[in-house]
Amino acid sequence: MIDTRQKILESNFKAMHRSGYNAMRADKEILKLGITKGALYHHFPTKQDLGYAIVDELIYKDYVGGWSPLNTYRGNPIDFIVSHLNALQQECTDKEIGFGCPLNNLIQEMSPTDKGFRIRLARILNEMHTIIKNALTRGQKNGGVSKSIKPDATVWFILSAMEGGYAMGKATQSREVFIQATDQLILYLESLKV
Amino acid sequence: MIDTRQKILESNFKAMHRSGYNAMRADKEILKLGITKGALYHHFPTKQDLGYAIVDELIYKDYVGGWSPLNTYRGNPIDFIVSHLNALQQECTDKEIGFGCPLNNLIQEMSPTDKGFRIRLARILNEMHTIIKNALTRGQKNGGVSKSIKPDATVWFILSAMEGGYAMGKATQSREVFIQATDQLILYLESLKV
Amino acid sequence: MIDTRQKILESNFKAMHRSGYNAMRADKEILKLGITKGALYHHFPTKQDLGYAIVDELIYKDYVGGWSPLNTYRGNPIDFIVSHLNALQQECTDKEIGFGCPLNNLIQEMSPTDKGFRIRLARILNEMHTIIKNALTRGQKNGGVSKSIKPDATVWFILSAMEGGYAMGKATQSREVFIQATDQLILYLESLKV
Amino acid sequence: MIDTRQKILESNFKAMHRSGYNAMRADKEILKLGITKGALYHHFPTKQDLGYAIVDELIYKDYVGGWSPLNTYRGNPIDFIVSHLNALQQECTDKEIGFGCPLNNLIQEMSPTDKGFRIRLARILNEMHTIIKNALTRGQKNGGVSKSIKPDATVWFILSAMEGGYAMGKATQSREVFIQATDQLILYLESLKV
DNA sequence: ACTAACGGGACTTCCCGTTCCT
DNA sequence: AGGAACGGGAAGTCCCGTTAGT
Repeated sequence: MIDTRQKILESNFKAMHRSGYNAMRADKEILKLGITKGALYHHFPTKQDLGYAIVDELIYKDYVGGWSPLNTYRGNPIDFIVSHLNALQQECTDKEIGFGCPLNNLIQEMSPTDKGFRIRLARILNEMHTIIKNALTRGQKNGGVSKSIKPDATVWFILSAMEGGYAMGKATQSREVFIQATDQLILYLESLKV
Repeated sequence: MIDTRQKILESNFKAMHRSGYNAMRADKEILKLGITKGALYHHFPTKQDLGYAIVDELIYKDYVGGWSPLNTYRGNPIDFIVSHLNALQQECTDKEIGFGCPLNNLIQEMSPTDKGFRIRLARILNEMHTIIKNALTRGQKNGGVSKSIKPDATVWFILSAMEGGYAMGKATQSREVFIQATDQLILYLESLKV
Repeated sequence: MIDTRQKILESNFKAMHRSGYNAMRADKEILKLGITKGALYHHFPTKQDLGYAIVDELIYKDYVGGWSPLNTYRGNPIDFIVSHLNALQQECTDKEIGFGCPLNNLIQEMSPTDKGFRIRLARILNEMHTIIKNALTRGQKNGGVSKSIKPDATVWFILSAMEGGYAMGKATQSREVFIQATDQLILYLESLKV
Repeated sequence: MIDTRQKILESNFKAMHRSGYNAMRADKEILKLGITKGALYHHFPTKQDLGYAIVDELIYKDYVGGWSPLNTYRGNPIDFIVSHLNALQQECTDKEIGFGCPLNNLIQEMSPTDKGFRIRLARILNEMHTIIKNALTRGQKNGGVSKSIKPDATVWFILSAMEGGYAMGKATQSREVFIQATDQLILYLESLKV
């Protein structure tokens, strides 16, 4: 069968998104696809290997990949960030907000107890942080972004508000709350433009 | 022995904070204190009962209790919020930031899969939201807070940034990141004052 | 409280009838009556003591007591037996047949594994057997009962058919089946009259 | 190892016969055969699954299988029934009578509390009932069986007396009682012949 | 590459009984 | 006589991973 490995990754990513790494039952997920344990353990010797692969291959791509165009973006970086936030608002259905942000979910669940996850997840955040920080710094040089802000801290604040917005939406099971929080973040961002 | 119940609650709250509800082993926690499974079962017939009690009795008190003085605060509410944030920054040691915020942790882990947790956690957030929103609205009337903001959305943004700050600190295992993010939040809050 | 002991006995007899001795939860039964474990263990130090008391005091009385008038019955013993069977048919509602005969239930469940139960239950059966056997023997002497039957074996057959009737009714959850089986037993009994 | 599943079924059938379904300890039974809990769980995820399989595969076969030759029996059905009873009398040792009839045991224990068992056990009884009833009806047509009996009710009486005979033997721990009761049943059956 | 049977440990539940106190 | 807390063990479930075989 072509791409059994990919199917295993994707079905378990969904399960992990829904109920977390610990509650994810790798063998039961793939059973639904007609794949059995043998194949699973052939590709991923341990559950941890599978978890790490999901982070490295799927989550990394979604998150870092989503921000990397900013590296070559020519306009005002604030505009890019705002349009990215708008896209996230659009994507997010009422049902999905209840599952939260895959990255944030994993951070909360696995960071304190599993070093491998912690390193991988921190790396994703740090790469996102670097991309945005560099863009803001360039923006300050080019005159689109207020020179009074500290890019480093500001980016952590932006990422905090984003991830926090997902958390509030998840807790209240309400897309509306997520929208309100990100709308305010957008207002804040616009205020950083020159 | 006096207050076995309280000891059970507190020791398991710590364990839950460290490694989450699912990974928490109630009987092992109390065994360290010389309490047996029999006593545990007497006070909390199921693990869920224990989990709910921790939320209702300990977490509720910490969070809602921490904000409720704002209801009778006479000064500018922004000042109260800022000083509350400062207190959180002070409290938080390098080690503890790695465990994250107990409330946020539970939201991420349990909200999607357990209705009882979801309702209880959402209730805590909603009560915090109401307290702060009312204070901001009063502030707008009294002239301490800018009339151009929408209190409802602004409070969700504030809570998002706070919880998100904990999440970033947890992910990077860095108190510094948490401090930077909350510092920016404080700057934002100051900008709302008239 | 007057007669706490009796209340404990009766509520647990019902529970035992419904779901058997092993599945009976003495403390939960009495909790429904507002009695707590302290009282239960004061009257019955072990579950076994309670079980034995139920057999000795309640079941013994119901069964042996139901047949003992036959000892002084002056008419044809077959008539007594038939009218007793008719009474059992009348008593038995559709719902109750599903729970079976308390005596038979206990025999099936406890006889092989608990000597104390076995002895007590066998004693009840043997006393019933003796009463009926003596009556039939008297009937043979007095000319009301066919002299060709062996009273000993015949009584075991009668008791078998009775208890078996309950078992079939219980298995099929059908009062109708119980009625049919006992009707045939009555026909058989009538054929023993002279 | 070949036929682990069958070994699990059979060893637990014996245990269930001895001490009932609730008291049966599946993992301990198989441990004696060198089979582990893992294998047990593989074949029977829950104890109920194991119990149902024992009924469906072993008990059904023993009971319905034992009567099904009657469907094609050419002689007087009464003769078949009597010889079947004789066979049961022969088989039954003094020790085994104390454990009772597996079918009856399960009916008493599980019928009121477990629907799955009830349906399965009732089905076995109903199939036995149908086989014998059809045979008696044929016998009435062919002239070997008295036309005055009602086959339906008569068969429930026969089954009652049989199962009741086991119950009496079990209660008194006496093969002799079982023999006496079934002897009388045989006499009754002979009286139905024309 | 993939299957089915199997290994073994750990966790929650749950129950019977004890102890101390009034 | 009765109430509340507590002791401790065992059962069933369930899961992650291994192994022999194709």
